[in-house]
Amino acid sequence: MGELEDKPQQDTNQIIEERRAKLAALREVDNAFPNDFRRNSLALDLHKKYDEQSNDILEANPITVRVAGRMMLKRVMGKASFATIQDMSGHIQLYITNDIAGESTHAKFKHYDLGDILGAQGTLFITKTGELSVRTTSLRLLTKSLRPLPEKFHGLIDQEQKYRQRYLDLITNEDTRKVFVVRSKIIQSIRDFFVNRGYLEAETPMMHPIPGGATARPFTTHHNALDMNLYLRVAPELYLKRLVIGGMEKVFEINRSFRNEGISIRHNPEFTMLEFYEAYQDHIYLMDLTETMLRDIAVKVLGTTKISYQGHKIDLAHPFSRLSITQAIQKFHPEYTDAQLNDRTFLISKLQSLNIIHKPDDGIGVLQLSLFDETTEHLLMDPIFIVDYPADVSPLARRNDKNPEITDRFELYIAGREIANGFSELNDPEDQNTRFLVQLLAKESGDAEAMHYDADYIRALEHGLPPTAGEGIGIDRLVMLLTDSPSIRDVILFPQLRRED
RNA sequence: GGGUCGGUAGCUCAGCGGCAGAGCACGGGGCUUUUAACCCUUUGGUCGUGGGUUCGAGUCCCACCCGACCCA
Repeated sequence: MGELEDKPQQDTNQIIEERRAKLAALREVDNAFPNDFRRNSLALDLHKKYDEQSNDILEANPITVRVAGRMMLKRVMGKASFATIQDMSGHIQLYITNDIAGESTHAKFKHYDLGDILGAQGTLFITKTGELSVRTTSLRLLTKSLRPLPEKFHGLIDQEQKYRQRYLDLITNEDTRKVFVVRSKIIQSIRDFFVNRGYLEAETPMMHPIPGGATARPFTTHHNALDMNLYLRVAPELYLKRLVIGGMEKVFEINRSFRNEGISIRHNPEFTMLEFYEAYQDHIYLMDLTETMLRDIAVKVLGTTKISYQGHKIDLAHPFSRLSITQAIQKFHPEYTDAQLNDRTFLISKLQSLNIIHKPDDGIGVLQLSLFDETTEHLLMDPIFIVDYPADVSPLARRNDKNPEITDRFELYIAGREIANGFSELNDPEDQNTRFLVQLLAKESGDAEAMHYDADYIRALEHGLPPTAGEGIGIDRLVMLLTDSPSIRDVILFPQLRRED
């Protein structure tokens, strides 16, 4: 044992040893990893087509199929066996006998292990218990699995292992497979929604020389050849608006952004966001479009607008309400009067009593927003647009024509969570310049999330951004909502975890 | 960052001061329409890590690591 100590430890146990021996024996007689088997059927398609057929018809007109998949269940009964294999569509049962497949094939099969990848050819029939099965004429081991599958009845339970070894979770848990199928369909239906409306899909840089587009801490990295520090993007916003300036008047992007902040049930350091921009539209149009889009997605993906999230029933078909920050607070906390919510002194003392940090120069709107975040946000179950965000916290949004202290901006809340954030874009380069300078001051006084000054973006704005509406939607949170998943980690295939060691 | 719960065989879990256990999976045997097949049988362990208490520690104490949830 001593001489092996400085080599990487081969992870072994008795089961793996036995399977390695089986693999070694396979290598002796043949190519142990063949790639010449071609299937012609998926399990689900066969079930759809033939489950209702009578066995007499199937036996009278034999249908030959070739199927492949991972063996999930195995039942050996002497001279005949059943095996359940799983492919990307579902399960199909194989029936293997000495009579039909042959003694040698059946004998080999008996040594195949759960988890092995098999390819089978045979004819369809229905067993006396009513299950569509393949009466196997030939059977091959396509890939030997050296490691045992998780327990066949419970599947993989351990949360940590589900996240670290997602492939095992996907192999053994139908629910997990469903979540990621739905996720794929949601993203596809979003793409269709925008493409059908004449939008172009764009891919803008994820490595930014100047991070921007959101108030958030970025990850930093370094380009060796350029000897340049770069930031992983916190949002694609500023690049997408450059594209609108360039004439892509309807543009969207679905991809990853990165924020260097804590990990929680609703935050992963990398997350998927949809952003879309349309010239000659405003935030009111965006709210209407968002309602339409969410209904459209729900119907296409789930077949209904009625969803249930962690016990809350939500019907996306109902019109989404639209309230200002203070109106929303008062809806759930009628004890607050208009006068109180517009009284700095009252708000500050209230926030202090709630242990909420505020800065001495926070404007009234920011104080109202802090109170909203603390007391009301988590209660917004039915879809609701919160409107009239203070300009102080909206450095990229257009000021409202009647009240320059607020912006033409909204956030959409569903099930107590922010799902979307949209606004009429600030296209006045001089105002944008001023807003960046304010962010700079905040950064200098220690706000790590404050934005950088982006001179290149100002130069782009000076060429003229048409009046534009733009919005971001958190795809992970939307998937959580539509799959009734309690944690963002349940809708991200490989969520960020600490090093295992 | 604080709190609660968890980490025991490949997997799912018991055991909570006195010989390290079960089911599944794996190996051997039986069984030609099974359904988590069944019956008989053999293996398989650094009890997360490191200290401590004790005649004796998965078990009690302390610290740390990893994860889940709640709070900030």
